Amino acid sequence: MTTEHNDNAINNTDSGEENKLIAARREKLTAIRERRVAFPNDFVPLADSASLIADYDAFDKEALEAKAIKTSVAGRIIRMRGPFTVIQDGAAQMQLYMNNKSFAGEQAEEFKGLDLGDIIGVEGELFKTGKNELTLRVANFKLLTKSLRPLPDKHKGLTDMEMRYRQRYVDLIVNEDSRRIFAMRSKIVRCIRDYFEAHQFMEVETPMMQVIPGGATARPFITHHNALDQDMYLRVAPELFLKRLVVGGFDRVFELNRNFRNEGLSTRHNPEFTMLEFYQAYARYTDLIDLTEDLFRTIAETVLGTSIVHYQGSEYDFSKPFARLSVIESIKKYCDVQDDAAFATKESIMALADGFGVQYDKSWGKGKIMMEIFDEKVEHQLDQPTFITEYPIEVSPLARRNEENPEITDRFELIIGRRELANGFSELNDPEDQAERFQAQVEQKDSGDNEAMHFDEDYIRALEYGMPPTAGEGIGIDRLVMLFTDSASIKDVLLFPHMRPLHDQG
RNA sequence: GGGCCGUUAGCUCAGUCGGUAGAGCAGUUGGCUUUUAACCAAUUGGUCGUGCGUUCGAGUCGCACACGGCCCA
Repeated sequence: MTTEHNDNAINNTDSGEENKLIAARREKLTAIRERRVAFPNDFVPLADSASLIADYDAFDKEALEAKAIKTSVAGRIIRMRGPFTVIQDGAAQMQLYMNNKSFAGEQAEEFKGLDLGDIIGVEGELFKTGKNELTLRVANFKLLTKSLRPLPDKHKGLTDMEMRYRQRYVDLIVNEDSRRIFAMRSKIVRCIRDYFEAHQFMEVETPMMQVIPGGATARPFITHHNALDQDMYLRVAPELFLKRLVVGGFDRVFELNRNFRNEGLSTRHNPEFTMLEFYQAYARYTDLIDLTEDLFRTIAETVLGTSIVHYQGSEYDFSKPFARLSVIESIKKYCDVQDDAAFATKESIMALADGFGVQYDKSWGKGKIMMEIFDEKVEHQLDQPTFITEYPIEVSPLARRNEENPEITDRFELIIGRRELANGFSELNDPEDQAERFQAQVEQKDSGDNEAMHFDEDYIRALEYGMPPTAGEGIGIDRLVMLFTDSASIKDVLLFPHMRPLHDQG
C-alpha cells in the first residue's frame, strides 16, 4: 500500500477522480500503445551529455560546424523553451534543437505530445547556438519512456523536505544539490575502501542478524526466524565478530555496513545507519588516533580537493593535528573546574553534577556520572576536531584497561562540530577481565538498563584461544558524510531516510 | 517526551477584520522559433492535512488528531 503526502487528486483511479494532468498524459500513453511498443528498450545512445560537453564544448561555432559531429544521446526532458529542449542524463544536461517542422508523420505527432519528464532518445548533429551553447540539432527522436506524473516547479524544484525524503526519486530528478550530495557520499565510501585496502586491511562481512546482540550499548531491534522458531536481533555493531576474525588470524580487517539501533529519530539519528569498523593487530589506540587524522585528511583532499572543510559556519583544517584532551581535562577546561579533587570520589563527582544541574541515577558509578557531565556540558562545546581520551572503564566494557590507572581505558572518541564521529580503543583481550565486564553489563541489564550488553560466551571462548594485542575503531559514515557535504540533518545524506508511514484518510 | 512553526491548484507560494479561493510555473489552444527562469494571446485547474466545535457564515477563530521542519530533553 502506498499513500502520499496530501494525496488529493494525485491518487490512482480506484480512489476517485484522477488528477487531470496525469489523465492527459495517460491518454497520450494509451495512444502510443495503440501504435507501437510503448516502452521500447532498443535505443542505445552513442554518447552522454557529460562526454559530449567534455569533447566538444571547447570548439567555437565554426570549428564545430566544420567537424560535423553526428551522435545520439538519451535522457529525461527537464526544460522546454521555444525550439530548445534540455535533457538530463546521468551527471549532466544537453540542449536539443527541434521543433514541429523537424519531423514528419508519426514522429511529428509524438513530438507534439512530449511532456516535461518524458525520457527520449535523439540523434543528430552538434552545433553552437548564437549564444554559444553546445546543442544537438535533432534529426530523429524516439520517446522511450512516457512520464505520467508532472515534475515539480522547474525553477524552484522540490523544496518540501518531507516530499524530498519520501519521494527521493523526484528530489534527485530536480535538485542538483541532492544529486551532488549522494555522488559525494559514494566517493567518500570508495575513498575509505581504497584507504584501508592500501593499508593492508581486508574487507569482510559479518552477521547482521545475531542471536546475541553485542558490541555496543544500545537497544536492538528484534526479529524472528520462522524455520528455526528463534528470535534474532539486528546487530547494533559488528565489533565482536570482527574481533573473532582477529583471533582467527586476519590481523587487519574492516567492515563498512549497516547497524540498527532501536532508538528515536532526530537530525543525527536514523534507526539504520552505516558504520565503518576496523581492527588492527599489534597496534594501540594511539596508532588509531594517528590513522584517523590521516584518514580524515585523505578523504578531504580526495573528495574536496582541499584539507579545509566548511561545515555549518565552522571551518576545520584537517591538515593540522587534532586537539587531544582527556575526559577530565575537557571538563576542567570547558566547565571551568580547577580542582582535581572534584574527580577523586563518587561523592565529589556527584557534587560536581549537582552543581551543573546534571541529572543522574545514584546507583551509577563515578565514571558514568562523569560521562553524563561530559555529554551534557562539554560535548556541545567541542567544535574543532578533538580527541577525547581516558574514558572510564564503567562505560567501556570492551576496551583495554589502562596500565597506570585501572579506572580508565585506553580509549578515545573523536568529536567534530559538537558530534561524535569516531570511537576507538585498544581492545580488551584478557578473557577473564572480559567475562567480568560482561557480568557487570548483565547486572546493569537486570536492573533495568535495556541498552546494556548480553553475556556472549562464545566471544569469551574466542578470546580464550588468544587474541593478539589489537586496536579497533568505529566511524559513523552518515555523520562523516554530513560533515563533508555540509548537511545539517542525517536525512539529507540518507537516500531513503526512515519516515513515519502516512495513513489513508476515510 | 516538551516547545515553536508549517500543511491552500501537479510544484512554489499569497490570502487583510470571519463574508463567493488568488498568483507564478506546469498543463491546454493558438502564435513565434538560435532561446537562456524564452516570449505574446487566450484558457483549464481547489475535499484549503483530517475530524469536531463556535458562528447566520470558517482557508481564517477554538479543541483534538496525523505528518513534517526547527529547537530542547
